[in-house]
Amino acid sequence: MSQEGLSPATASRLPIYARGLRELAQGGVQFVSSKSLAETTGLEAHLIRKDLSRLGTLGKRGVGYQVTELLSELTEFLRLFRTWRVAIAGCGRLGLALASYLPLAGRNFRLVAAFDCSARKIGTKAAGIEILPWTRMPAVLRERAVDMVIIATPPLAAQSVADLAVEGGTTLILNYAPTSLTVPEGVVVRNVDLADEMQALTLRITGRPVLRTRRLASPAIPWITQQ
Amino acid sequence: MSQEGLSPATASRLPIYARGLRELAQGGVQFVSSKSLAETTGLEAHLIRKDLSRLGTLGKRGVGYQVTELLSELTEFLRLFRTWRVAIAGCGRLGLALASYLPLAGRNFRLVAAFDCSARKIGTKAAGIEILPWTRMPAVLRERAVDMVIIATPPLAAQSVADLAVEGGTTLILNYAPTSLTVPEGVVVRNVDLADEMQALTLRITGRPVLRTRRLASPAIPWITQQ
DNA sequence: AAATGTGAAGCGATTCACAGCC
DNA sequence: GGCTGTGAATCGCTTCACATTT
Repeated sequence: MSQEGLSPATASRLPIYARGLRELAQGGVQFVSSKSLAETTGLEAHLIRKDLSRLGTLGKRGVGYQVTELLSELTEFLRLFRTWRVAIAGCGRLGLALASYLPLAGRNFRLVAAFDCSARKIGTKAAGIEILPWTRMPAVLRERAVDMVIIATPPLAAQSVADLAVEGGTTLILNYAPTSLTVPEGVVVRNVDLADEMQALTLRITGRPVLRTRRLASPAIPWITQQ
Repeated sequence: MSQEGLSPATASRLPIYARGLRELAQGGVQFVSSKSLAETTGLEAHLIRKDLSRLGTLGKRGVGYQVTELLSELTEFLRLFRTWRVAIAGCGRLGLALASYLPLAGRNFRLVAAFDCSARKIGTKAAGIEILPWTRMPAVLRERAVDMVIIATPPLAAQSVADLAVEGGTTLILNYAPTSLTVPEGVVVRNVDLADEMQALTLRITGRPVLRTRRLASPAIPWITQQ
């Protein structure tokens, strides 16, 4: 099973397959076909076969995939056997929610540090971890060998926090603040904005129906194609 | 100005451009080139020009785009002038965090209902809205003309909640529970799993040769490697 | 008969290159 | 000279069709 040339699109679906398989395994299912995995994951059977075939020959023709075996292949590939050490910067409602979600995620993510700028929060705990002042970030990130920093601060603080994270040697940043970050080459940032998700959803229905009621003065607004 | 559909890929980037422009406008910038907008958003200048040109002729050759004008075009297109009525199902830490984030999102999303199954929570408030028992969902969703339901429950409850949402006439569901939902034709679901996001990030460094990081921010559509 | 694995076709999105305008 | 707007080329992903295996 090789990782060479695995496409981003395929890679991004593997966690979804893994989750589906975990559910099936818990339900005691032993074999699954691409068709029934398609039903539990909401993806296309064709696509699942193609994706899985790229990891190697994992199924039995005429039979399907053995659930636990396939799951362990995916686990292997996704590095789920390894523990990822995570820090959270910003312990507001969202930060705390993320902190408490980490151990439940079913993946090996472990919260090892938490930071906030508010004096009121310092010394209290987030999911069992003491909250430290953000000024200590660079040093603590190194001491605790943090792999990934999750930014859950207000937008204005996000860039400074990202700078501190980079200073602490972090190369993976998951940014929940609604702002674009600038980081040096080699640091990977992924932005997740709640409002963008909501916006994307609304665009799936806004298009056609509302369109014609718009005023004449402005040119016709193009609508979104439904996938 | 084209009459045909705007592609989903383009549509999903418009909110990002809008956010970038809002930042620029606040900073007092009057004109912006595709190149500098590329820097603030982390996307490619080529792509920005292509996307924007699909909405119409919005820029001036040799000059760039007028920030406020372009922003108002995007606002128009994204229907940001309209208020979206949102309900949250599941008022745990994540639900409450999302509730309090809504008004800050800078888009017109308004929380109009909140539900939970825990007797302890019923009657308390989430961002100023009284929390109701989930059994009342279908009726209340209709009464309050809810456009979108955000599911922030534990995974096991998510499907039942989705069923109630559909029963209440909802066609847009944003699902934060780490489970795949089954919904009837015509209902649009978007799954956002926090652990998947983290997983996606880790994949960007686990595969051996660290992939070249050309961009500063993540691509609009979330993918792992860049080729 | 049933279901995988895979080349090839089809399709959509991105990048390129340059024409057109300021 | 600078920058947008856009057809054409390219690239990558998905879908299809079917050969292959159990």
